[in-house]
Amino acid sequence: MPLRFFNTYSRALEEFHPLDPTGREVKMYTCGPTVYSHAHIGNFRAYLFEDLLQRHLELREFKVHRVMNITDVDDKTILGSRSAGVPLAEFTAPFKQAFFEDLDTLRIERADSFPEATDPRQIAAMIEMIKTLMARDLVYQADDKSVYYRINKFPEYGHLAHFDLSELRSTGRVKSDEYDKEHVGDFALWKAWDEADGPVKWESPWGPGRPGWHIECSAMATQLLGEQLDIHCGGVDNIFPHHEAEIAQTEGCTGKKFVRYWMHCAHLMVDGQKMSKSLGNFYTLRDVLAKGYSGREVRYALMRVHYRAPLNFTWEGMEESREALRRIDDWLARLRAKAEEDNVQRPTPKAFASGASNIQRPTEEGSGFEDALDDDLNISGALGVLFETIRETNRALDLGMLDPNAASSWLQWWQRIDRVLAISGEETAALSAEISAIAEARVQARLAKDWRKSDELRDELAAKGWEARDTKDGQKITRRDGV
RNA sequence: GGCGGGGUAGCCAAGUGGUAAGGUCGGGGUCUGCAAAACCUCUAUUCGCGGGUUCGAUUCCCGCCCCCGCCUCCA
Repeated sequence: MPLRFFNTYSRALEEFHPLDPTGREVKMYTCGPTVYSHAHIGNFRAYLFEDLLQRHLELREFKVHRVMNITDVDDKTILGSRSAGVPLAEFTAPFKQAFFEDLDTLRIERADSFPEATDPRQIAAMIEMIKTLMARDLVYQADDKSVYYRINKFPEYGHLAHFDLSELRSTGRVKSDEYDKEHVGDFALWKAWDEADGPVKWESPWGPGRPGWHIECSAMATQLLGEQLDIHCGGVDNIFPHHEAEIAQTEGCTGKKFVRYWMHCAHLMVDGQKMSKSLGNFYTLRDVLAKGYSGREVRYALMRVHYRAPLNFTWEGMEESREALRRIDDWLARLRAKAEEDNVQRPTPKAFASGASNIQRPTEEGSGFEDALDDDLNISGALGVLFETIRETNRALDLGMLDPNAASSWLQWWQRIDRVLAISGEETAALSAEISAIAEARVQARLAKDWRKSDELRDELAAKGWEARDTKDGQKITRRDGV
Protein backbone atom coordinates (compact mmCIF):
# COMPACT_ATOMS: atom_id res chain seq x y z
CA MET A 1 0.00 0.00 0.00
CA PRO A 2 1.49 3.35 -0.97
CA LEU A 3 2.22 5.87 1.73
CA ARG A 4 0.16 8.95 1.17
CA PHE A 5 -0.48 12.22 2.94
CA PHE A 6 -2.86 15.10 2.59
CA ASN A 7 -0.89 18.04 1.26
CA THR A 8 -2.31 21.39 2.33
CA TYR A 9 -0.77 23.00 -0.73
CA SER A 10 -2.69 20.89 -3.23
CA ARG A 11 -5.58 20.05 -0.86
CA ALA A 12 -5.29 16.49 -2.01
CA LEU A 13 -3.93 13.14 -0.92
CA GLU A 14 -0.57 12.57 -2.53
CA GLU A 15 1.76 9.62 -2.54
CA PHE A 16 4.80 10.36 -0.45
CA HIS A 17 8.24 10.17 -2.02
CA PRO A 18 11.12 12.10 -0.51
CA LEU A 19 13.40 14.20 -2.66
CA ASP A 20 16.40 12.11 -1.65
CA PRO A 21 17.54 10.01 -4.64
CA THR A 22 17.76 6.89 -2.49
CA GLY A 23 14.21 7.53 -1.39
CA ARG A 24 15.01 6.96 2.28
CA GLU A 25 16.15 10.28 3.73
CA VAL A 26 13.36 12.61 4.82
CA LYS A 27 13.82 16.24 5.75
CA MET A 28 11.15 17.44 8.12
CA TYR A 29 10.67 20.79 9.77
CA THR A 30 8.19 21.40 12.54
CA CYS A 31 7.26 24.74 14.07
CA GLY A 32 8.00 24.69 17.77
CA PRO A 33 6.93 26.58 20.85
CA THR A 34 7.31 30.18 21.89
CA VAL A 35 8.74 29.90 25.37
CA TYR A 36 6.91 32.65 27.24
CA SER A 37 4.88 30.19 29.34
CA HIS A 38 4.17 26.50 29.52
CA ALA A 39 2.91 24.96 26.32
CA HIS A 40 -0.70 23.81 26.58
CA ILE A 41 -2.05 20.45 25.50
CA GLY A 42 -3.38 21.98 22.30
CA ASN A 43 0.21 22.76 21.37
CA PHE A 44 1.15 19.24 22.28
CA ARG A 45 -1.54 17.83 20.06
CA ALA A 46 0.44 19.25 17.16
CA TYR A 47 3.72 17.87 18.48
CA LEU A 48 2.12 14.48 19.01
CA PHE A 49 0.81 14.46 15.47
CA GLU A 50 4.34 15.20 14.28
CA ASP A 51 5.68 12.45 16.52
CA LEU A 52 3.22 9.97 15.09
CA LEU A 53 4.28 11.05 11.60
CA GLN A 54 7.98 10.69 12.38
CA ARG A 55 7.54 7.33 14.09
CA HIS A 56 5.47 5.94 11.26
CA LEU A 57 7.99 7.10 8.69
CA GLU A 58 10.68 5.41 10.75
CA LEU A 59 8.66 2.23 10.98
CA ARG A 60 8.51 2.37 7.19
CA GLU A 61 12.29 2.56 7.20
CA PHE A 62 12.76 6.18 6.33
CA LYS A 63 15.57 8.07 7.96
CA VAL A 64 13.96 11.22 9.33
CA HIS A 65 15.98 14.38 9.85
CA ARG A 66 13.81 16.69 11.88
CA VAL A 67 14.26 20.21 13.16
CA MET A 68 12.01 22.03 15.60
CA ASN A 69 12.64 25.67 16.39
CA ILE A 70 12.35 27.33 19.76
CA THR A 71 11.11 30.90 19.58
CA ASP A 72 12.77 32.62 22.49
CA VAL A 73 12.37 36.21 21.39
CA ASP A 74 9.11 37.90 20.39
CA ASP A 75 6.65 40.40 21.85
CA LYS A 76 5.44 38.02 24.55
CA THR A 77 8.82 36.82 25.76
CA ILE A 78 10.05 40.40 25.90
CA LEU A 79 6.96 41.49 27.77
CA GLY A 80 7.34 38.59 30.17
CA SER A 81 10.98 39.27 30.91
CA ARG A 82 10.30 42.93 31.52
CA SER A 83 7.38 42.20 33.86
CA ALA A 84 9.51 39.70 35.73
CA GLY A 85 12.41 42.13 35.81
CA VAL A 86 14.90 39.56 34.55
CA PRO A 87 16.95 39.30 31.36
CA LEU A 88 15.23 37.65 28.41
CA ALA A 89 17.35 34.49 28.49
CA GLU A 90 16.75 34.06 32.19
CA PHE A 91 13.02 34.45 31.67
CA THR A 92 12.76 31.87 28.88
CA ALA A 93 15.16 29.24 30.30
CA PRO A 94 12.69 27.56 32.68
CA PHE A 95 10.06 27.35 29.97
CA LYS A 96 12.52 25.73 27.61
CA GLN A 97 13.40 23.19 30.25
CA ALA A 98 9.73 22.54 31.01
CA PHE A 99 9.05 22.03 27.33
CA PHE A 100 11.63 19.26 27.07
CA GLU A 101 10.34 17.64 30.24
CA ASP A 102 6.86 17.65 28.77
CA LEU A 103 8.12 16.09 25.54
CA ASP A 104 9.58 13.26 27.60
CA THR A 105 6.40 12.84 29.61
CA LEU A 106 4.47 12.45 26.39
CA ARG A 107 7.10 10.15 24.92
CA ILE A 108 7.66 12.45 21.96
CA GLU A 109 10.83 11.62 20.08
CA ARG A 110 13.43 14.35 20.11
CA ALA A 111 14.08 16.17 16.86
CA ASP A 112 17.67 16.16 15.66
CA SER A 113 18.01 19.77 16.70
CA PHE A 114 16.07 22.50 18.42
CA PRO A 115 17.61 25.75 17.16
CA GLU A 116 16.86 28.86 19.17
CA ALA A 117 15.97 32.18 17.62
CA THR A 118 18.45 34.08 19.77
CA ASP A 119 21.37 31.85 18.77
CA PRO A 120 23.89 34.28 17.20
CA ARG A 121 24.48 31.90 14.30
CA GLN A 122 20.79 31.84 13.55
CA ILE A 123 20.49 35.61 13.84
CA ALA A 124 23.37 35.91 11.38
CA ALA A 125 21.66 33.52 9.00
CA MET A 126 18.44 35.51 9.19
CA ILE A 127 20.29 38.76 8.44
CA GLU A 128 21.97 37.11 5.46
CA MET A 129 18.63 36.03 4.07
CA ILE A 130 17.17 39.50 4.49
CA LYS A 131 20.18 40.97 2.71
CA THR A 132 19.63 38.63 -0.20
CA LEU A 133 15.96 39.52 -0.37
CA MET A 134 16.84 43.22 -0.13
CA ALA A 135 19.21 42.86 -3.08
CA ARG A 136 16.36 41.35 -5.06
CA ASP A 137 14.03 44.17 -4.12
CA LEU A 138 11.62 41.75 -2.48
CA VAL A 139 11.85 43.52 0.86
CA TYR A 140 12.14 47.16 1.86
CA GLN A 141 12.89 49.23 4.89
CA ALA A 142 9.93 51.39 5.85
CA ASP A 143 9.86 54.74 7.63
CA ASP A 144 9.59 52.95 10.98
CA LYS A 145 13.02 51.35 10.19
CA SER A 146 11.56 47.87 10.13
CA VAL A 147 12.07 45.67 7.09
CA TYR A 148 8.97 44.30 5.34
CA TYR A 149 8.31 41.82 2.59
CA ARG A 150 6.80 43.31 -0.53
CA ILE A 151 4.20 40.62 -1.07
CA ASN A 152 3.07 42.07 -4.38
CA LYS A 153 6.45 41.09 -5.78
CA PHE A 154 5.92 37.46 -4.95
CA PRO A 155 3.05 36.12 -7.06
CA GLU A 156 2.95 32.84 -5.15
CA TYR A 157 1.99 34.63 -1.96
CA GLY A 158 -1.40 33.38 -0.83
CA HIS A 159 -1.33 30.12 -2.76
CA LEU A 160 -0.88 27.87 0.26
CA ALA A 161 -3.83 29.44 2.07
CA HIS A 162 -5.75 29.98 -1.18
CA PHE A 163 -6.18 33.61 -0.27
CA ASP A 164 -6.77 36.43 -2.66
CA LEU A 165 -4.55 39.25 -1.44
CA SER A 166 -7.04 41.93 -2.37
CA GLU A 167 -9.47 40.29 0.02
CA LEU A 168 -7.20 40.55 3.03
CA ARG A 169 -8.83 42.40 5.83
CA SER A 170 -7.19 43.88 8.85
CA THR A 171 -8.71 42.30 11.93
CA GLY A 172 -7.12 44.84 14.21
CA ARG A 173 -5.63 42.07 16.28
CA VAL A 174 -2.14 43.42 16.09
CA LYS A 175 -0.59 46.82 16.40
CA SER A 176 -1.43 48.67 13.25
CA ASP A 177 1.63 49.67 11.33
CA GLU A 178 -0.18 50.01 8.08
CA TYR A 179 0.96 53.59 7.55
CA ASP A 180 4.53 52.40 7.22
CA LYS A 181 3.83 49.54 4.88
CA GLU A 182 3.18 49.54 1.15
CA HIS A 183 0.54 46.84 1.44
CA VAL A 184 -1.46 45.86 4.48
CA GLY A 185 -0.33 42.28 3.91
CA ASP A 186 3.39 43.05 3.99
CA PHE A 187 4.99 41.33 6.94
CA ALA A 188 8.04 42.19 9.03
CA LEU A 189 11.33 40.35 8.65
CA TRP A 190 13.27 42.70 10.88
CA LYS A 191 11.57 44.64 13.65
CA ALA A 192 13.27 47.90 14.50
CA TRP A 193 14.10 48.35 18.17
CA ASP A 194 11.83 50.53 20.24
CA GLU A 195 11.55 51.51 23.89
CA ALA A 196 9.36 48.58 24.78
CA ASP A 197 12.13 46.16 23.77
CA GLY A 198 14.44 47.41 26.52
CA PRO A 199 17.85 45.76 26.24
CA VAL A 200 16.71 43.20 23.68
CA LYS A 201 18.30 44.07 20.34
CA TRP A 202 20.81 42.95 17.73
CA GLU A 203 22.76 45.05 15.27
CA SER A 204 21.91 44.76 11.60
CA PRO A 205 22.48 46.66 8.36
CA TRP A 206 19.08 48.26 9.00
CA GLY A 207 19.85 49.37 12.53
CA PRO A 208 19.21 47.73 15.89
CA GLY A 209 16.27 45.44 16.21
CA ARG A 210 15.21 41.81 16.28
CA PRO A 211 14.07 39.24 13.75
CA GLY A 212 10.45 38.71 12.85
CA TRP A 213 8.94 35.36 13.65
CA HIS A 214 8.63 34.12 10.09
CA ILE A 215 12.25 34.64 9.10
CA GLU A 216 13.33 32.45 12.00
CA CYS A 217 11.85 29.36 10.47
CA SER A 218 13.06 30.14 6.97
CA ALA A 219 16.62 30.64 8.18
CA MET A 220 16.73 27.68 10.55
CA ALA A 221 15.14 25.29 8.13
CA THR A 222 17.53 26.14 5.31
CA GLN A 223 20.53 26.30 7.65
CA LEU A 224 19.93 22.88 9.13
CA LEU A 225 18.05 20.96 6.46
CA GLY A 226 18.90 22.68 3.19
CA GLU A 227 16.98 24.71 0.68
CA GLN A 228 14.29 22.12 0.06
CA LEU A 229 12.27 20.23 2.65
CA ASP A 230 10.18 17.14 2.21
CA ILE A 231 7.70 17.82 4.98
CA HIS A 232 6.78 20.90 6.93
CA CYS A 233 4.21 20.67 9.70
CA GLY A 234 2.31 22.86 12.05
CA GLY A 235 -1.16 23.67 13.26
CA VAL A 236 -3.72 24.93 10.77
CA ASP A 237 -3.44 28.38 12.30
CA ASN A 238 0.09 28.54 10.94
CA ILE A 239 -0.98 28.23 7.34
CA PHE A 240 -1.59 31.91 7.11
CA PRO A 241 0.41 34.00 7.46
CA HIS A 242 3.33 32.10 8.95
CA HIS A 243 3.89 29.37 6.40
CA GLU A 244 2.92 31.62 3.55
CA ALA A 245 5.61 34.03 4.72
CA GLU A 246 8.16 31.25 5.02
CA ILE A 247 7.54 30.29 1.41
CA ALA A 248 7.90 33.88 0.23
CA GLN A 249 11.14 34.39 2.15
CA THR A 250 12.80 31.10 1.37
CA GLU A 251 11.82 30.81 -2.26
CA GLY A 252 12.59 34.49 -2.66
CA CYS A 253 16.17 33.62 -1.70
CA THR A 254 16.66 30.24 -3.31
CA GLY A 255 14.34 30.29 -6.29
CA LYS A 256 13.55 26.66 -5.48
CA LYS A 257 10.43 24.96 -4.26
CA PHE A 258 10.76 25.20 -0.48
CA VAL A 259 8.43 22.48 0.78
CA ARG A 260 7.08 19.44 -1.02
CA TYR A 261 4.44 18.29 1.47
CA TRP A 262 2.69 20.70 3.83
CA MET A 263 0.88 18.96 6.64
CA HIS A 264 -1.29 20.73 9.19
CA CYS A 265 -3.21 19.41 12.13
CA ALA A 266 -6.59 20.63 13.32
CA HIS A 267 -7.08 22.26 16.68
CA LEU A 268 -7.72 20.84 20.07
CA MET A 269 -11.04 22.21 21.29
CA VAL A 270 -12.47 22.88 24.70
CA ASP A 271 -16.22 23.28 25.06
CA GLY A 272 -16.47 23.54 21.30
CA GLN A 273 -13.88 26.29 21.01
CA LYS A 274 -10.25 26.27 20.03
CA MET A 275 -7.96 25.86 23.01
CA SER A 276 -5.78 28.93 23.20
CA LYS A 277 -3.88 31.07 25.59
CA SER A 278 -5.71 34.20 24.59
CA LEU A 279 -9.12 32.67 25.26
CA GLY A 280 -7.86 31.36 28.57
CA ASN A 281 -9.55 28.01 27.98
CA PHE A 282 -6.41 25.92 28.08
CA TYR A 283 -4.84 23.20 30.15
CA THR A 284 -1.13 22.68 30.38
CA LEU A 285 0.20 19.16 30.51
CA ARG A 286 0.96 19.77 34.17
CA ASP A 287 -2.69 20.62 34.81
CA VAL A 288 -3.78 17.28 33.41
CA LEU A 289 -1.08 15.35 35.27
CA ALA A 290 -2.22 17.04 38.46
CA LYS A 291 -5.61 15.40 37.94
CA GLY A 292 -3.91 12.04 38.23
CA TYR A 293 -3.45 11.19 34.58
CA SER A 294 -0.20 9.83 33.23
CA GLY A 295 1.76 11.03 30.25
CA ARG A 296 0.84 8.01 28.20
CA GLU A 297 -2.83 8.52 28.97
CA VAL A 298 -2.59 12.08 27.68
CA ARG A 299 -0.58 10.83 24.72
CA TYR A 300 -3.28 8.34 23.83
CA ALA A 301 -6.11 10.81 24.35
CA LEU A 302 -4.54 13.39 22.04
CA MET A 303 -3.38 10.92 19.43
CA ARG A 304 -6.42 8.72 18.98
CA VAL A 305 -8.30 11.11 16.70
CA HIS A 306 -7.19 11.76 13.15
CA TYR A 307 -4.91 14.77 12.98
CA ARG A 308 -7.04 16.69 10.48
CA ALA A 309 -10.23 16.42 12.53
CA PRO A 310 -10.91 18.81 15.39
CA LEU A 311 -10.60 17.03 18.74
CA ASN A 312 -12.67 18.12 21.70
CA PHE A 313 -10.78 17.72 24.95
CA THR A 314 -12.93 16.38 27.80
CA TRP A 315 -12.32 14.57 31.06
CA GLU A 316 -14.68 11.89 29.80
CA GLY A 317 -12.30 11.44 26.90
CA MET A 318 -9.45 11.05 29.38
CA GLU A 319 -11.38 8.32 31.17
CA GLU A 320 -12.09 6.55 27.89
CA SER A 321 -8.40 6.66 27.11
CA ARG A 322 -7.50 5.30 30.52
CA GLU A 323 -9.88 2.38 30.07
CA ALA A 324 -8.65 1.64 26.57
CA LEU A 325 -5.06 1.54 27.82
CA ARG A 326 -6.13 -0.69 30.67
CA ARG A 327 -7.55 -3.11 28.14
CA ILE A 328 -4.28 -3.11 26.24
CA ASP A 329 -2.26 -3.55 29.46
CA ASP A 330 -4.34 -6.52 30.57
CA TRP A 331 -4.04 -8.11 27.17
CA LEU A 332 -0.26 -7.72 27.19
CA ALA A 333 -0.05 -9.15 30.70
CA ARG A 334 -2.00 -12.21 29.53
CA LEU A 335 0.22 -12.64 26.51
CA ARG A 336 3.38 -12.33 28.59
CA ALA A 337 2.13 -14.87 31.08
CA LYS A 338 1.29 -17.25 28.27
CA ALA A 339 4.60 -16.67 26.50
CA GLU A 340 6.49 -17.51 29.69
CA GLU A 341 4.84 -20.89 29.98
CA ASP A 342 7.01 -23.76 28.92
CA ASN A 343 7.06 -24.24 25.24
CA VAL A 344 6.21 -27.89 25.25
CA GLN A 345 3.96 -28.60 22.33
CA ARG A 346 0.56 -29.54 23.60
CA PRO A 347 -2.12 -31.19 21.61
CA THR A 348 -4.66 -28.64 20.53
CA PRO A 349 -7.72 -29.38 22.67
CA LYS A 350 -10.21 -28.94 19.93
CA ALA A 351 -10.05 -27.91 16.37
CA PHE A 352 -10.50 -24.25 15.77
CA ALA A 353 -13.51 -23.27 13.76
CA SER A 354 -12.76 -22.57 10.15
CA GLY A 355 -10.74 -19.43 9.62
CA ALA A 356 -9.63 -19.34 13.22
CA SER A 357 -6.16 -20.61 12.48
CA ASN A 358 -4.99 -17.20 11.40
CA ILE A 359 -5.27 -16.00 14.97
CA GLN A 360 -2.34 -18.19 15.91
CA ARG A 361 0.17 -15.83 14.37
CA PRO A 362 0.13 -12.19 13.43
CA THR A 363 -0.36 -12.05 9.70
CA GLU A 364 -3.06 -10.01 8.05
CA GLU A 365 -3.80 -8.14 11.25
CA GLY A 366 -0.19 -7.13 11.46
CA SER A 367 -0.12 -5.40 8.14
CA GLY A 368 -3.60 -3.95 8.65
CA PHE A 369 -2.39 -1.66 11.38
CA GLU A 370 0.42 -0.27 9.31
CA ASP A 371 -1.65 -0.03 6.16
CA ALA A 372 -4.10 2.20 8.01
CA LEU A 373 -1.31 4.54 9.02
CA ASP A 374 -0.01 4.58 5.46
CA ASP A 375 -3.33 6.14 4.54
CA ASP A 376 -2.67 9.67 5.80
CA LEU A 377 -2.06 8.43 9.35
CA ASN A 378 -5.47 6.88 9.83
CA ILE A 379 -4.95 6.25 13.52
CA SER A 380 -8.58 5.33 14.21
CA GLY A 381 -8.46 2.63 11.60
CA ALA A 382 -5.16 1.39 12.99
CA LEU A 383 -6.49 1.28 16.54
CA GLY A 384 -9.53 -0.57 15.25
CA VAL A 385 -7.20 -3.27 13.94
CA LEU A 386 -5.41 -3.40 17.28
CA PHE A 387 -8.57 -3.83 19.32
CA GLU A 388 -9.98 -6.44 16.98
CA THR A 389 -6.72 -8.31 17.38
CA ILE A 390 -7.00 -8.02 21.15
CA ARG A 391 -10.49 -9.48 21.16
CA GLU A 392 -9.57 -12.36 18.87
CA THR A 393 -6.41 -13.31 20.72
CA ASN A 394 -8.18 -13.03 24.08
CA ARG A 395 -10.85 -15.37 22.79
CA ALA A 396 -8.19 -17.83 21.67
CA LEU A 397 -6.56 -17.59 25.10
CA ASP A 398 -9.91 -18.23 26.78
CA LEU A 399 -10.31 -21.33 24.65
CA GLY A 400 -6.78 -22.49 25.38
CA MET A 401 -5.95 -22.28 21.71
CA LEU A 402 -3.08 -19.85 21.80
CA ASP A 403 0.21 -21.53 22.55
CA PRO A 404 3.27 -19.82 24.08
CA ASN A 405 4.94 -19.46 20.71
CA ALA A 406 1.94 -17.72 19.27
CA ALA A 407 1.77 -15.47 22.33
CA SER A 408 5.40 -14.51 21.75
CA SER A 409 4.66 -13.73 18.14
CA TRP A 410 1.84 -11.45 19.14
CA LEU A 411 4.09 -9.72 21.67
CA GLN A 412 6.61 -9.13 18.90
CA TRP A 413 3.86 -7.72 16.74
CA TRP A 414 2.91 -5.41 19.57
CA GLN A 415 6.49 -4.27 20.05
CA ARG A 416 6.61 -3.30 16.41
CA ILE A 417 3.40 -1.28 16.41
CA ASP A 418 4.26 0.23 19.77
CA ARG A 419 7.28 1.81 18.13
CA VAL A 420 4.66 4.08 16.60
CA LEU A 421 2.12 4.22 19.41
CA ALA A 422 4.58 4.39 22.32
CA ILE A 423 1.85 3.68 24.84
CA SER A 424 3.15 0.61 26.66
CA GLY A 425 2.75 0.68 30.41
CA GLU A 426 5.35 -0.50 32.86
CA GLU A 427 5.77 -4.22 32.36
CA THR A 428 6.12 -4.89 36.04
CA ALA A 429 5.41 -2.37 38.71
CA ALA A 430 7.43 -3.12 41.81
CA LEU A 431 5.38 -4.19 44.76
CA SER A 432 6.21 -2.29 47.92
CA ALA A 433 6.64 -4.26 51.12
CA GLU A 434 3.37 -2.81 52.34
CA ILE A 435 1.40 -3.91 49.30
CA SER A 436 3.03 -7.34 49.31
CA ALA A 437 2.04 -7.78 52.94
CA ILE A 438 -1.59 -6.90 52.30
CA ALA A 439 -1.67 -9.13 49.25
CA GLU A 440 -0.22 -12.04 51.22
CA ALA A 441 -2.71 -11.49 54.02
CA ARG A 442 -5.48 -11.64 51.48
CA VAL A 443 -4.19 -14.91 50.07
CA GLN A 444 -4.28 -16.35 53.58
CA ALA A 445 -7.76 -15.02 54.22
CA ARG A 446 -8.92 -16.67 51.03
CA LEU A 447 -7.38 -19.98 51.96
CA ALA A 448 -9.34 -19.74 55.21
CA LYS A 449 -12.41 -18.79 53.16
CA ASP A 450 -12.69 -15.65 55.25
CA TRP A 451 -14.47 -13.78 52.49
CA ARG A 452 -15.22 -10.72 54.57
CA LYS A 453 -11.56 -10.15 55.39
CA SER A 454 -10.60 -10.97 51.82
CA ASP A 455 -12.95 -8.30 50.53
CA GLU A 456 -11.74 -5.76 53.04
CA LEU A 457 -8.17 -6.31 51.98
CA ARG A 458 -9.19 -6.01 48.34
CA ASP A 459 -10.75 -2.63 49.13
CA GLU A 460 -7.63 -1.62 50.99
CA LEU A 461 -5.48 -2.46 48.00
CA ALA A 462 -7.83 -0.58 45.70
CA ALA A 463 -7.58 2.50 47.91
CA LYS A 464 -3.82 2.36 47.48
CA GLY A 465 -4.10 2.09 43.71
CA TRP A 466 -3.72 -1.67 43.31
CA GLU A 467 -6.25 -4.10 41.99
CA ALA A 468 -6.57 -7.68 43.21
CA ARG A 469 -8.02 -10.26 40.87
CA ASP A 470 -8.65 -13.90 41.61
CA THR A 471 -7.86 -16.12 38.69
CA LYS A 472 -7.62 -19.85 38.35
CA ASP A 473 -3.88 -19.40 38.79
CA GLY A 474 -4.34 -17.51 42.03
CA GLN A 475 -4.41 -13.87 43.02
CA LYS A 476 -3.04 -11.26 40.63
CA ILE A 477 -2.05 -7.79 41.81
CA THR A 478 -2.02 -5.00 39.24
CA ARG A 479 -1.18 -1.31 39.47
CA ARG A 480 -4.07 0.92 38.42
CA ASP A 481 -4.63 4.50 37.32
CA GLY A 482 -2.22 7.03 36.07
CA VAL A 483 0.50 4.56 35.22
C1' G B 1 -17.65 38.36 2.69
C1' G B 2 -13.23 34.98 1.06
C1' C B 3 -10.71 30.31 2.24
C1' G B 4 -10.73 25.71 4.94
C1' G B 5 -12.22 21.63 8.59
C1' G B 6 -16.34 19.01 10.73
C1' G B 7 -21.70 17.13 11.33
C1' U B 8 -22.15 8.62 11.70
C1' A B 9 -25.34 5.09 18.13
C1' G B 10 -25.31 8.26 25.32
C1' C B 11 -20.08 9.92 24.40
C1' C B 12 -15.47 9.35 21.12
C1' A B 13 -14.72 7.59 16.17
C1' A B 14 -13.41 4.52 11.24
C1' G B 15 -15.52 3.49 6.66
C1' U B 16 -17.45 1.86 1.69
C1' G B 17 -21.74 2.82 -4.67
C1' G B 18 -24.46 -2.85 -2.37
C1' U B 19 -26.57 -1.90 2.61
C1' A B 20 -22.67 0.64 9.12
C1' A B 21 -14.98 -1.13 12.17
C1' G B 22 -13.31 -0.07 16.88
C1' G B 23 -13.11 2.36 21.84
C1' U B 24 -16.00 3.93 26.04
C1' C B 25 -20.62 3.89 28.83
C1' G B 26 -25.13 1.00 29.89
C1' G B 27 -28.42 -3.84 29.91
C1' G B 28 -28.36 -9.40 29.80
C1' G B 29 -25.33 -13.97 30.04
C1' U B 30 -20.83 -17.52 30.89
C1' C B 31 -17.07 -17.74 34.74
C1' U B 32 -16.49 -16.39 40.16
C1' G B 33 -17.67 -17.20 47.38
C1' C B 34 -18.64 -12.13 45.65
C1' A B 35 -16.05 -9.29 42.37
C1' A B 36 -12.58 -8.06 38.58
C1' A B 37 -10.67 -9.39 33.90
C1' A B 38 -11.90 -12.10 29.61
C1' C B 39 -15.49 -13.95 26.35
C1' C B 40 -20.72 -14.15 24.35
C1' U B 41 -24.90 -10.96 23.62
C1' C B 42 -28.14 -6.42 23.24
C1' U B 43 -27.92 -0.99 22.18
C1' A B 44 -27.78 3.49 14.63
C1' U B 45 -33.57 -0.26 9.52
C1' U B 46 -29.57 4.18 9.88
C1' C B 47 -24.99 7.92 8.70
C1' G B 48 -27.27 17.07 9.59
C1' C B 49 -31.71 18.41 6.02
C1' G B 50 -34.07 18.44 1.03
C1' G B 51 -33.72 17.11 -3.97
C1' G B 52 -31.13 14.40 -8.15
C1' U B 53 -28.19 10.28 -10.67
C1' U B 54 -28.42 4.84 -9.96
C1' C B 55 -31.23 -1.61 -9.82
C1' G B 56 -29.15 0.35 -5.24
C1' A B 57 -26.15 6.29 -1.78
C1' U B 58 -24.17 7.21 4.41
C1' U B 59 -20.67 6.92 0.30
C1' C B 60 -21.46 10.64 -6.38
C1' C B 61 -24.01 15.56 -7.99
C1' C B 62 -27.00 20.12 -6.67
C1' G B 63 -29.13 23.22 -2.94
C1' C B 64 -29.69 24.31 2.22
C1' C B 65 -28.86 24.20 7.76
C1' C B 66 -25.61 23.88 12.07
C1' C B 67 -20.66 23.88 14.61
C1' C B 68 -15.41 25.22 14.49
C1' G B 69 -11.06 27.61 12.51
C1' C B 70 -8.01 31.14 9.39
C1' C B 71 -8.16 36.16 6.99
C1' U B 72 -1.24 38.96 9.56
C1' C B 73 -0.19 36.98 18.23
C1' C B 74 -1.67 31.80 17.59
C1' A B 75 0.08 24.37 17.33
